[in-house]
Amino acid sequence: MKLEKAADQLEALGNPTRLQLYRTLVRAGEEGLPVGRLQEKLDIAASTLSHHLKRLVDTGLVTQERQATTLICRAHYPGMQALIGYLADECCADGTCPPVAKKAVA
Amino acid sequence: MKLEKAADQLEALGNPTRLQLYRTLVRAGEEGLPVGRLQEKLDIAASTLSHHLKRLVDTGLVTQERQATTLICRAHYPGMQALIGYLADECCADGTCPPVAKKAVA
DNA sequence: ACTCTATTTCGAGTTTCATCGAAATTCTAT
DNA sequence: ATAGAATTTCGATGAAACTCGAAATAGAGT
Repeated sequence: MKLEKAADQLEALGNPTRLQLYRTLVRAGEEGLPVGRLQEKLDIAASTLSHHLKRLVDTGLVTQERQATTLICRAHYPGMQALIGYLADECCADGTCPPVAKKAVA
Repeated sequence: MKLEKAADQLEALGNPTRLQLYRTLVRAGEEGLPVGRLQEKLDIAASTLSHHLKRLVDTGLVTQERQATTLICRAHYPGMQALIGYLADECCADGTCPPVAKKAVA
């Protein structure tokens, strides 16, 4: 059920707070950002942030790594690439998809 | 607030039923599919389908056109393209994005 | 062991979503 | 007008999401 996974990822990104969160991590680049820093930036309750973060991690869009007491978060690009790949592939997106090679093309 | 719109579209696609619905429309290509046909294919209550369809239309991912008594639905590619564009642009996706041209690049 | 900081889990409250069946609507054709 | 088909609106219901604050946990350093 690949559709299910794609839907999960889309839903994960389909929340303004989480999308902003993800975007922030993307902009942070390679080094990522600790949860605490994210909390300051987004200005939401720590528990709320933890909840959203878990969701992004569970869907494979974000990874975390412990460094002493802080938890570093990073955008997981392969996850996003897979998603975009699915959209472009299964659900089109590049304009040339409508009449895919199926039958009666012209 | 472009982020808001992107989140709306992502959320719209982030439901398995709606994603399947959208995919079905993409595969139907140019000519689209009437609501009734979609209902048969997806096997859900007409009212439920109408609800999901409205959501896709509202977010600009699907268009509708009346033809006599039937309502033809079509995937609206520009909507999806804008979404993918946003993801690739604002939220990266192509691998080269982490250290975007911003400041202190190297 | 004790303390501090960082993060998560728990419990709860409010809001939103998905789904359905029945009734209402719209449009065509007789 | 009447009848018939296609689609939407109207409630209603159960499930899930978002949010928060308080308490629990984990790890580092003294």
